[in-house]
Amino acid sequence: MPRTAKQNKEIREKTQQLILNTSLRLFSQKGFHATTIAEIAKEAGISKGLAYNYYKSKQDIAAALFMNLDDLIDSFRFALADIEDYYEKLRFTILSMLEFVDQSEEFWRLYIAFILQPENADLSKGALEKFYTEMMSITIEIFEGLEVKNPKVEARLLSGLFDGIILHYYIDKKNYPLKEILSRIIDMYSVENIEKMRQN
Amino acid sequence: MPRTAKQNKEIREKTQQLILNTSLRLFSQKGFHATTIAEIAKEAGISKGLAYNYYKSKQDIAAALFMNLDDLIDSFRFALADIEDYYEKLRFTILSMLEFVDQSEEFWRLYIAFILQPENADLSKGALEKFYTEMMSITIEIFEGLEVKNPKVEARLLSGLFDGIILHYYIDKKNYPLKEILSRIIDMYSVENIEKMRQN
Amino acid sequence: MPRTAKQNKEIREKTQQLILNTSLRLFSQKGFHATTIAEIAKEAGISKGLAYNYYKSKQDIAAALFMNLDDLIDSFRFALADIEDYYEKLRFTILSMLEFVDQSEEFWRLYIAFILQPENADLSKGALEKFYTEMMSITIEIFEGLEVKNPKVEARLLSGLFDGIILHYYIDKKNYPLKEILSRIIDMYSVENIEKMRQN
Amino acid sequence: MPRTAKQNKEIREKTQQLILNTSLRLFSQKGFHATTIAEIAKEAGISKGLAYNYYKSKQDIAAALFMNLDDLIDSFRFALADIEDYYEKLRFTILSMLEFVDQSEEFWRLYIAFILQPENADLSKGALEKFYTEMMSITIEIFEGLEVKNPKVEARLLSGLFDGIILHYYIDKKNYPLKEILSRIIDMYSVENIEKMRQN
DNA sequence: GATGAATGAGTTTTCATTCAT
DNA sequence: TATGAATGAAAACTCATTCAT
Repeated sequence: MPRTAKQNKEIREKTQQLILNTSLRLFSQKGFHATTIAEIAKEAGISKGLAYNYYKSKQDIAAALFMNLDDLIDSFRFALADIEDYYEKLRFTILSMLEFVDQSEEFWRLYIAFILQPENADLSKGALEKFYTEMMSITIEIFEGLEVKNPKVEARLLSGLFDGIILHYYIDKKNYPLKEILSRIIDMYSVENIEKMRQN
Repeated sequence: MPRTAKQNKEIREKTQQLILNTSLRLFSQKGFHATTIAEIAKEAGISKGLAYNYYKSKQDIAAALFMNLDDLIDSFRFALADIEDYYEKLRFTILSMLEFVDQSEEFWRLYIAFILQPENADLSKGALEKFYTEMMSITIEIFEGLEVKNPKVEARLLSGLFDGIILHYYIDKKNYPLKEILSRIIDMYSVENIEKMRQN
Repeated sequence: MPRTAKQNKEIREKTQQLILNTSLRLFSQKGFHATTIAEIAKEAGISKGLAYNYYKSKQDIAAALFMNLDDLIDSFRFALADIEDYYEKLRFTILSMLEFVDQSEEFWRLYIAFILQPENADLSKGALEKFYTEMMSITIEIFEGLEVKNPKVEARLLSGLFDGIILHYYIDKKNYPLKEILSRIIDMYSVENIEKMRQN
Repeated sequence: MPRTAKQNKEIREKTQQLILNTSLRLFSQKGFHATTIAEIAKEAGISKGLAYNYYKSKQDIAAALFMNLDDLIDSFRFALADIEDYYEKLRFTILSMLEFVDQSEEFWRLYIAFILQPENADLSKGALEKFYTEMMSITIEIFEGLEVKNPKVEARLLSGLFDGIILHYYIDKKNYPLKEILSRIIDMYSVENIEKMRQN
């Protein structure tokens, strides 16, 4: 008697997730090209063949990793919509970024490594570029809502600052004064300082 | 007529530089593993064999690319030593970074891509880590000279901010408001603001 | 309620036939090696596992396809035995070939493709060679009955002509003047022309 | 000192030919898909890698095998142009075919096997179809020159007959009465018989 | 110093076949 | 009987590196 469709679906989803998780970890540690399917399979405890049963190529795995960035954006937008005050929106954005970093180091490493090398664009099928643009436009909207003088500049600055901090944190985690840095950032976006951004 | 020793040396140096430049460009565009020796040779207009005449492996080329980071640090330190005022030192540091970015996009891209992936450490033989540490300690010294409350935090913040800005600039060069961002940064490190960093 | 033995038998036969038909089509379109079990199963609307339930290997399917060639020969022989006149026997043979061609394009394509490549012999387990030999000896007998000068030569000529015509017909069906060609062939084996084959 | 360009060219051409010859033999014996690059390399006495140095894929080798069919047609056309009498042209055509068969068994086997399976068309990039069409139009022209009643039918008949004979000859070389068959064919295209083709 | 043909180890990918359900 | 997830062996293909010239 064959497995039921539901059983199969569960198996498939579990194995798929296993492959994605393992791949993400290895890709982010060693890079896409330096990671072999054999390694992924071995680490995931499956056969090479099975990996191809789920993803038709190594590229495909990479693409799948970036596939749910859209969902991430959507749910973030959704959560923001619930907040009325723009100061709160900004605060929520900063905290979300922090949370993301904390939980998604591997993903973030891979994201930066990919986005830095133009020829990877076709590997991710433009998903990263789209994510970047979306995040930027959300941040710009917030600064517009805060009526600062130059929303685009402020948005670029905040997100640049953010990625830079994360980058350095990951480079030298052990010695990084993350806590102090974060309170410093939060201070940079205090009501008082935002007031300044409104003036010339 | 055989070449003189001097001629040979010149040829060697020229070819070596050609290989390094070409490799840097390709590595930064496609990544180390995605770049083949065949491509480097073709782009450089030389034979594969010749590349091996100069560098004993592909790794070796990568290592060579990071080799003169030491010189960079030295000359930077040297230049800083000539400046007495710490405000000026900071200003000079920021401007140097700007200049570096402008002239060394490829290098910087490669630097970040490498430093992000721990397993690349043996490719660069620790040169990147050393560079990072040195740069950090120079910056800390400056903030110490400025007698700010928390030199380490300020140093991390500045360099993080800096790399973040560059990162985003490279990601989206066409639309990036670099000029505005830079004056914003310079303002962040105005005398007045540094004064604030002194107080808690 | 379990199925009765009879129901099971019917299912088995139907499924078996489905697999054979699908395989024949795909093998003849793409070749044996280029056709995968997965494709056959998909096209037949069954699972891969089920295919193995009926045939123990891909080879086995190919062998099964050629299995009933023996029956074909037998029934052809049987039909011929009913005809007394050798002119009629020849006529019947030609018409049978025509009919076969019309109905069995896929089979014929596969037959030729297989018989052309010696190393396929073990795939068909010699069935094709046997079929060829049998058909030839039947044709020789007819020409012997017609008392032509050189029955073997005439038999080879007729069957060669026949396969050649079919081959070209299949290569370029749209433009092939099949009707005219056939009447030309039938004319080649007119009583008058057979008379000539009797003379030196 | 590097090899001269001429030396390299010679080496390349020699190796290329070696690969093509070996591939042709194996493809024709076992079929395209059943032949592995490893086998080709081993038979040719070279490494797998070298084969890829010359042809970028297995498909590419197949395509190369059919590449010079155009030349074959051209030179055949050229030779025919030198002959004035249409009876002679026909005679020359028949003899050329015979010669071709004698010298190009492997090629012919491959040709038929490929042309029989529609999905191979992209492997040969249409070269076979073109060859077939060209040969047919040449033959039609000759029968037109001979002013027979139905040149297209006669051309199809001759070429079909021809390929059929070859096919059967290759199927059963040992026992095939090739000589007798050939004189029978030449007789079929005697002046007297061609005269008949002119009448209705 | 310079070349590019040649190698072979390693990587991606395919697919017949098995097997738990 | 029927399914399709899983395997593993073998195939296609890549590329750093060597070496004869």
